[in-house]
Amino acid sequence: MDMKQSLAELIAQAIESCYAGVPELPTVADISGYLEIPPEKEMGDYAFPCFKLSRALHKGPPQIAGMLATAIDAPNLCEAKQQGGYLNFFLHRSNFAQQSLNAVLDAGDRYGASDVGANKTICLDFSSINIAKRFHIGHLSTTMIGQSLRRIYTFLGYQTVAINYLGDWGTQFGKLLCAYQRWGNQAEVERDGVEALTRLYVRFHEEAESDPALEDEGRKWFKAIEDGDAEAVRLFTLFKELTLRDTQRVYDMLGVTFDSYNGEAFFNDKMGRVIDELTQKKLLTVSEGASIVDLDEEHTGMPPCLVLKKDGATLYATRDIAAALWRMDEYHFDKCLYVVAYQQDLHFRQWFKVIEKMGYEWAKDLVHVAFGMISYEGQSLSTRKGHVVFLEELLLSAKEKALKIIEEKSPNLENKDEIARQVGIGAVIYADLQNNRIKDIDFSWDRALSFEGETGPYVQYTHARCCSVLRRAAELDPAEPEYAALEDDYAQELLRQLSRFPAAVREAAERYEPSIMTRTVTELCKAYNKFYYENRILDAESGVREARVRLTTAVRQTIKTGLYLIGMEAPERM
RNA sequence: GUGCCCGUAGCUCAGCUGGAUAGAGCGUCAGACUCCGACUCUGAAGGCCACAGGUUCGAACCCUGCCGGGCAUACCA
Repeated sequence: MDMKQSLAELIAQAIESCYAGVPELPTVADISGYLEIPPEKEMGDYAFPCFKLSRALHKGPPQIAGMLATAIDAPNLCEAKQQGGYLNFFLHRSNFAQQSLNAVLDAGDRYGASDVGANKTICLDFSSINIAKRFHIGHLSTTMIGQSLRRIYTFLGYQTVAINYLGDWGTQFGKLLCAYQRWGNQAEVERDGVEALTRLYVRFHEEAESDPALEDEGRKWFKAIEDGDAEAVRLFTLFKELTLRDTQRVYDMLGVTFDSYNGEAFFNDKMGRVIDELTQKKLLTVSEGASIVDLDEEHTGMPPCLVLKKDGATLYATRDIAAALWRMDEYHFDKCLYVVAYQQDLHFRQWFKVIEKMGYEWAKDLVHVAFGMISYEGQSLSTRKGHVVFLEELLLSAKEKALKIIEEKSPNLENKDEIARQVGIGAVIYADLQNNRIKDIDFSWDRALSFEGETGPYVQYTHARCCSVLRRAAELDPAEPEYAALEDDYAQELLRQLSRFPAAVREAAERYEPSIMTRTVTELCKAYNKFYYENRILDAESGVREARVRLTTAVRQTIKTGLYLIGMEAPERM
């Protein structure tokens, strides 16, 4: 049931009957687009601004609203009133309650889902960790935004491909091998994993300052990897496995999974095609010794895209282009999203343009889903300087804090450890996805571990509260619901929040913006807590109770779905 | 210099793509548990929506300019 659609049809009929024959009347779709939700309850549930019709009808908006108000007669759906230039709709409260509740309860955990994405594929390139680097808070946003978008698109019926485009190629790995040969040993790296690799890498840079010859040695080792030297490849493969092993612990805590780990190394032998095609399409020119694609012919203001270095080596744009071509062949994606920080905006605009110039119309389906920078105490993160917060450390702290609160407030809870994990990590995820992704974040322990106000635990608490009510309700005799019991303002506001949920999912997908889900779920929880405070549920008269229980069931279900879509778990007790 | 992004309450941020008196959380102050989970709820104080023009019946939102900040700007990724 789509309320906007129903109202729009009603309005269209009214316009037709009042102003038959007038040219340029709006269509039902236009009207549906104009409909808005008024800022105050006194103004009704929906509003149609008649200013839009003023010109076509040559009448004042209040006059039009008045005419339409008298022409509309649908007592079971709503009452229409003229207020200023607005035509305001007051929904028939108990019918609205019944319809909106049924919509949720009939759909169950599919409420808000859809099949608009059927037979369409979306590739999501996110998280994209670097080999030999520990997972830190700078990787959280790409990972959780990607994960959330993946769930949202899947929920809307799309086929999704989650790709962890590993940073597993480049001269830095030659340096690492060099450092390992000089100062490392297998037992140490196997024991300490990425930690040990990082130490080696840091030491390399320290020593290289006084011994520049190391740089050459590093390059030599990288060449060895490139040439397939057995020992170099063995070591590099080992480092890669160690990194993935360590990182997997974090992914497991966050509940994140991938369909592909094809990273830079995977595409290393697939770049000839890019060069061949660019040459054949006469897009490649040589400038200052490097091979470039000029992008300023159409005055885009963009600097050229470098495809080959002076020495003939490929660059990261080359690799990204190769990867995009390969993914199109492999997955036939309808969209390919790159969840990468906004620093790389120019880079993406450049190589997207190259794809376009190559004649691929699907260049328009490549989307850079940019997000803000994360800093720590006002400074940029730096593993090398030790100015960094590791994700594992953060998640474990969050869990610990949750456990402490649980011990205090719910000492008899079963599975305290598991619940603490869900709550602590939920708090971190929620905080990460709370605001528009483009916002910069200055990480603070206080904020990341805050459990008060609009936070993850607040939403999870509301869910647990619903579950608690429903557990008790299950012991009582069922009854026929009396929807008239849901006519109060608190229940109506709650129903409105529920009815908006499906549109919120669609909008989150359209705007690649998980925070829309976070906020929608939060508003739903606020509305439920107010409703709960104002209305008795279990000890109400049976018909009333049943209606309120059904409402609680719908809320519980929708919170759970919403949390799932932002990558959070919904414990039933906490 | 040029390009992209961001300026909304003391702090962190929403604002449904142009609508009615600009909202929330934190913090501050004042309240509500003999009652279904107080990790909850209620109220108060707090605003030249950076600034100036323009378009419009109507602008925090669109256009132009300007100020402040971030990022990027050829052989790292």
